[in-house]
Amino acid sequence: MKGEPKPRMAAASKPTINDIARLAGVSKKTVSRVINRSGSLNEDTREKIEAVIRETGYVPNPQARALALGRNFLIGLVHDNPNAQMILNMQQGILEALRDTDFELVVRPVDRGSPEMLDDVRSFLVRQRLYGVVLLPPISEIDALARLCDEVGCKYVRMGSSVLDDPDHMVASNDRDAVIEATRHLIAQGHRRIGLISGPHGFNSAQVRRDGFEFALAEAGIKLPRSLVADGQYTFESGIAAAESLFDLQPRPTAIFACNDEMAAGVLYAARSRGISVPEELSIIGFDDTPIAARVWPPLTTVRWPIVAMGRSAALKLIGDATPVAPEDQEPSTFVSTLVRRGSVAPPAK
Amino acid sequence: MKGEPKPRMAAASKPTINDIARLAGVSKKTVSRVINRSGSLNEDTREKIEAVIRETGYVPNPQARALALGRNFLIGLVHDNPNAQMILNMQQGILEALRDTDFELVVRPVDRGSPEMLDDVRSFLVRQRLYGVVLLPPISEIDALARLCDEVGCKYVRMGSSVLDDPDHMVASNDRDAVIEATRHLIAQGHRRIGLISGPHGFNSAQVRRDGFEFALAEAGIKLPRSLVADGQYTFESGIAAAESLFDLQPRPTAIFACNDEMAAGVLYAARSRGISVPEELSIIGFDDTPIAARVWPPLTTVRWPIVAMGRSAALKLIGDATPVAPEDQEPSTFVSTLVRRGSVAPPAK
DNA sequence: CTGATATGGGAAACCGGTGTCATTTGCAAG
DNA sequence: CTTGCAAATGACACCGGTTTCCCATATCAG
Repeated sequence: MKGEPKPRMAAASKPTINDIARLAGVSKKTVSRVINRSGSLNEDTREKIEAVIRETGYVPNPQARALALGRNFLIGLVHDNPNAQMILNMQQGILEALRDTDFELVVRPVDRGSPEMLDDVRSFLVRQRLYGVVLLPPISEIDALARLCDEVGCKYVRMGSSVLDDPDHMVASNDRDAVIEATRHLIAQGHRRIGLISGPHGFNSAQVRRDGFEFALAEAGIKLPRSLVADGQYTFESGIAAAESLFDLQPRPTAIFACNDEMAAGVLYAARSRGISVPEELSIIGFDDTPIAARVWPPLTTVRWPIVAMGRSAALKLIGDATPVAPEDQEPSTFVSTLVRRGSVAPPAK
Repeated sequence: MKGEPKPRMAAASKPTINDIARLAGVSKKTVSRVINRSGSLNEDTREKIEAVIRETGYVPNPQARALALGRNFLIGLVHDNPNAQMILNMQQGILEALRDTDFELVVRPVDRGSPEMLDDVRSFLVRQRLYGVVLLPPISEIDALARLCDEVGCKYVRMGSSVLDDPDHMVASNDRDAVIEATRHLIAQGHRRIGLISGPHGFNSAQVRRDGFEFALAEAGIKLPRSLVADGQYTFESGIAAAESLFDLQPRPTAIFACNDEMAAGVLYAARSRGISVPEELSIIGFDDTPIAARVWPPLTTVRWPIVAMGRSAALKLIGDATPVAPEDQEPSTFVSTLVRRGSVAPPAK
């Protein structure tokens, strides 16, 4: 009874392509052909093999494939440390695209500013022979990174606030238009003295958002004195500091557009500690629609950009060659952001 | 001129172990020994080979290694969707531990509740032949997942609020003690009518936190009428709803302990929309110390648990066998949480 | 009926490492 | 002067796929 040569094998280790070949009575190459739908083969043979695969629950070994193919099925996500929700939404979008493919997502936070950052990324790409990487803002704006990817032969997609160059390597939201819409909203409410809390210098997103703001003001014939523009760093604390400086102005702005929600939350925080009521005495608009925007009081009017969809699109761009998509599923490179109206905007007091 | 067999090879493709062996005049096995610090070998030989490796910039192919070894160098992070900051901090902690090792982190969000969840995770583990996985709460509490890992021979570590069983597979914070401390803090301020917003039923963390709360109350001889306990779901919205129900009580509680910050933020939001001032008329304590706790007004007193350190510890537990650690670096299984006092607690009004 | 052309499928090399085992050498012990 | 043993290294099979090339058979034109 217990004499069978290898009865427990099935339960223990995973079947290999050789097992399948033996069970189906063919060579492993033929099994390979079935798996990869390559070459021509008899319908009966295919069905036979597919049946065996099904009943054994065979799954090809990704490592062996990667070795034989010379590339693997790993998509990297390289990011600095913007807000957590953004990164997670991006991960979600990418993973949605990767679902039911052979790809997996590998994450790699890096430290912009660190002199080893480029080497760090290079070794990440080279060592793992990544199939492709998604570069998140703000490091996606670093051209040296894109060149690095080209250099090591790794596909890449950059996420951003505007199409920098090659749309093949770029997925962007049109922040400028969204900011214009947001600013027009403030103007339509009657605001004229509107403060801006900008993003850090050198960031494309910061520049684009500021441009949109200034455009909308100019369009309405409103002058923007330099004093109404405060520098921010996209952080909560910098939002507080910038708000303080704007609050010191005489007269105070009746509305503030902060280039992201973190800073907008800082404005709200600063306003509360000064006893300035929002939105009665001060209207605020943020950008990003992070969870915090809906959780503070009053909830912040803000701009939402479709992060998940953009992540999905980025991933599809990367693996598009590997798993051809129908023309109607062609991934767009530019996404539109929308204004989310909540409770932090009202007409100015007087 | 163009007759050379393979002159451009050097610039193009990466060197393999064979190239190194040839250049150093040894066999590839010897090179392998240098890379893995295994076996005994002559000091001169080692230096020679190391020199060659250095100047060629050779990096071993992880896929080939994975294939030969039968396991790869990927650590999986499996999580449901608790708050983003927690997941990201956990990723950070894990990656700190993985830095300078051969391991990479692969993320996999899953959908608890979905009937395919287990199969989903199984195929994730099996296909990629993961070296190990970190299970985040709340799905870390699902025993079937742990059994699954055992079954497919994948190492795992569960993160949690208390040591469930085997400390080898568990990294936990001692939530109970922290909650007791937080509750005592409220009591010390003079609060007697303290409401609790619990976590969802069936969650160990929810149970543990509730236990701590009840213990501290009992310890102080304070009765806890059933009406002062509101069910929450760890979400902002459920916090609002639970707060509303507590606010309807006559008399109203003078303080509320919410089992996480999301719900605490909901309490604050609900209080503001009712015109209840915090902390004058209502004290609030949350749990987790997520960014939102410091960004609302007033900033929330809350309990901080060392997520990053726990993530690091979890990863080290997994790869401990692979990269032996010094005894003094032994990773603890239990971490202590601390009360972070901010502005949402004050003595009761009267 | 012969030779040309497709088509299905197999043998063996290969991808880049690691494991096992054998071999060579140096040196201390018998 | 063996013998014995450990250190240093190499030869070779193997991990589980893919690719190249080649053969067998079937089909078809002449």
